[in-house]
Amino acid sequence: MREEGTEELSEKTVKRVRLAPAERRERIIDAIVSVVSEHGVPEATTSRIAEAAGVGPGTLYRYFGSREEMLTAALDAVYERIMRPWYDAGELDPLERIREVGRRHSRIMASEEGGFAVPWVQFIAGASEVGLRDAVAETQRRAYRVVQSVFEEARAQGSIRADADPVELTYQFLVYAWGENMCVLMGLNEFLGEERSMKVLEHFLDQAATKPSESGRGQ
Amino acid sequence: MREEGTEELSEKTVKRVRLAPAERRERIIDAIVSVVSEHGVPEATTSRIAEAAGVGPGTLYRYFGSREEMLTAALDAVYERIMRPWYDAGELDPLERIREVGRRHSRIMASEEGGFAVPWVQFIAGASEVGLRDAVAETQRRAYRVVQSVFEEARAQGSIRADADPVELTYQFLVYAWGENMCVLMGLNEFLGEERSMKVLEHFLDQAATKPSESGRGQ
Amino acid sequence: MREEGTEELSEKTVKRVRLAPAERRERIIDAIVSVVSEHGVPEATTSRIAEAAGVGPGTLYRYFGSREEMLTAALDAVYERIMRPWYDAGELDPLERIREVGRRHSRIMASEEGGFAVPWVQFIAGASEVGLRDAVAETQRRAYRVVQSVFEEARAQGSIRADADPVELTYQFLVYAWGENMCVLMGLNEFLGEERSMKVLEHFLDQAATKPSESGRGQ
Amino acid sequence: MREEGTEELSEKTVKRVRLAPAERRERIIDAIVSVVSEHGVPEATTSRIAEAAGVGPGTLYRYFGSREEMLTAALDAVYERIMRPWYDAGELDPLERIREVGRRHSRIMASEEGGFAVPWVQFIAGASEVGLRDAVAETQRRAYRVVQSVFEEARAQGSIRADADPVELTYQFLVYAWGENMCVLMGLNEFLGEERSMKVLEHFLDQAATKPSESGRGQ
DNA sequence: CATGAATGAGAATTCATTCAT
DNA sequence: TATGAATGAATTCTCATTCAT
Repeated sequence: MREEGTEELSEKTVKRVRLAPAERRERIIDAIVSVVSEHGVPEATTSRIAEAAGVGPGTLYRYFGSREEMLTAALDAVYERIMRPWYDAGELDPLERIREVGRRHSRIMASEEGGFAVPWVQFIAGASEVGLRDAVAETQRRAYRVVQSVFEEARAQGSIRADADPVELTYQFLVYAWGENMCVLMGLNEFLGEERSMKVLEHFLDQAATKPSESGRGQ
Repeated sequence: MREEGTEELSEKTVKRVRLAPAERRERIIDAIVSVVSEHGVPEATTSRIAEAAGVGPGTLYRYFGSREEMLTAALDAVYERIMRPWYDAGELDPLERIREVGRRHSRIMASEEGGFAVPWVQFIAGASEVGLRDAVAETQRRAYRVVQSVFEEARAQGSIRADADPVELTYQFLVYAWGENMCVLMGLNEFLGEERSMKVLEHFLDQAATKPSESGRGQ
Repeated sequence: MREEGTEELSEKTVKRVRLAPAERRERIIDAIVSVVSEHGVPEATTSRIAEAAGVGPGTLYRYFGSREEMLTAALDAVYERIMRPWYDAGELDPLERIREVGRRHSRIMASEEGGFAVPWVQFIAGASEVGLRDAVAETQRRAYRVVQSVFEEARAQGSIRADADPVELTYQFLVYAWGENMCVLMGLNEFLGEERSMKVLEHFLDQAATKPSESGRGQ
Repeated sequence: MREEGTEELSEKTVKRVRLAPAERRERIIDAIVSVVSEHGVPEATTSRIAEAAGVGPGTLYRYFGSREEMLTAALDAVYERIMRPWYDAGELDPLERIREVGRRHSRIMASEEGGFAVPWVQFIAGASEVGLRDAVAETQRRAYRVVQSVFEEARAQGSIRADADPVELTYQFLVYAWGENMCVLMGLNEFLGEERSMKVLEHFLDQAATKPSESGRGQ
């Protein structure tokens, strides 16, 4: 990858392009994500990032104060993308929305090079670096809050039982998602996909739902 | 942390403590585990390990051929400790044994600095180094096999339903355990313990069990 | 040696001298040669080289992939210089050219710190490192081929007897040159110079020449 | 080489043997020579030496003050052996003795694993370590003196011409021998043996001899 | 603004030497 | 006396960061 022949050209090309700061930052973040995807966090060196972004190593420091900042910014971008389904599926009934998001998650994780799933897992797994670690945890907490609010909405609307505990359900949802992450991480592909992992989620949801799944397994 | 003079004053006072090789090795492994716990795998540098073990950097290489070997040895020790409950609980009915192991896992994970839980998670999450990563995956596969065999035994004995799928149950057990790992890793302590995480496991087991839990939640 | 402040005061005074890559590379090679001269190959450590080049240790690795590459590059530079006489003397009659080269070799070796003679010998004698050793041997073979081709030319032109064996003469030339190398290496300066070592070569050449030496000893 | 199975036994055996200091020293020196032969000077580590000698690393320091001393002692032993032919051939006519020694040298160098030739060359080539280097040079000077005295004797006896210069002849002899050393060192085996290298010596001697070679090359 | 040459602290590893046993 | 466990300075190499251009 990144062979010279083509690179030398494109690099020269890129060099000339004077981008608006915000857009250049965007591009660098994309580069970070792709480097993290390919190599993992600890191997996401600044020079790899610079090369992938088509800029000099010094340039990175015009947009970020440190490597940690770069990674944190990339993590945010990944979080953004990973959580988008929760908002995109906004018009559905809350419980159905959760089911839909889960299905998407399973599908994304099962698919080879599943968009932002890989860097997502890389961040979760590779964040032993202090600081990044906290950022990842914060990310999970944010996700947690989003999920919990949807469960609460679902209970309010009556699509899950009144005695179901949204916190418990949220934890269960996370457990389901983490399970898929771990499988991706360790290459246990046999568990991924709707047949196995997705079942876990439906398990949890069916137990709390007031009526059985409409579209999911069930049939 | 691990400043001199606080606990093992003999270490810094006495120069050149001569130990039986086996014991020194043991101590170094303990040191590795504690460094991994505190700093994660990538930050478990040989000099940190040496300092924690109270030996010179060269000494490590009398006992291990490389840093990777050190980490692998520590991983083995941790695996050993983490999986011990499966063997200690040997005399119980298989399903009950799974419950018991689960309870212990939850308890261990919940306890602050719960023995080997932290390094266990650090190894799972932080093993970006090739070789160590494979060792970790192998460890998971080994664990997987142990769990599955117990589920199969349980089905043979009739304590879980004949139509329950041991593979599915095994995955569910792992998902439960990974959930706790993630919480430990990210400091989401609010989910740990019998009240929340343990419930997930009992969820799964109750569904497959032919009779309700004897000792677990239930009452 | 190479203390700061003595000759190139600018080096220590000015921090971060920025050079064109080619020139910096050149300077580093010079530094390697001088370190090898002074300390021999095994003692030509990267930190000594860095210090001699007036750069940080990391800088070396911007120009060379490894210490071995540094040494190989330096060896090439030395070879280049050592063999230059063969090409500079190109217009002479072949046999006379050989005599001329020999005289230059003797002169170079005899002169205190005779340019590239000392590092040349250091490389030949001190290349215990695999890879470098092969590079040195290749160097000798290359030199051998150059010398042999000139002897063949000389025979074709009739300046050495038709029954003289170019291979034998080449070996004899090498033996002559190695003799000087050994003397330099071991500080046996009493043998160096035209009086003694050079005589050896003329011995060999006179025996094969069709007419006596024009300029050399003879008189 | 040095596999455990057998070694463990022999080691235990050797351990018990309490040798007279002088003899143990002797054995260690043998071990050094064999390690140098096999691995070269820079790779002749103290632990390799200790292992080869069947003693603990600490023991070496009861007999030698430092690694350098060990190597120097071994070099002396090798010198001793290499120069023995000069004395063994004592009854012959001096010039014939030189021829005989030369022949032996050529034969030894040409033969695979030629007794003490290999460590000899290893010392000459590998002695970039300061101190050892001087020792090697001294060795060459000693050899030089021995050779020169024989040439002087030969001149006194009239077997070489009165106007021949013993110093010159000595240098020529050394050049001949070094040539063979270099060939061994660089694996240029094609030059070794009586056909090529030995001819060089006979060249020199014939020129100084009052009568042609008796036994040597024939013509 | 952007660059990329230069940096230097720190990583893993080796090995001659010491010293408690 | 002999041992071998322990040492720590030194080695090669990496990489986040800086700063002259």
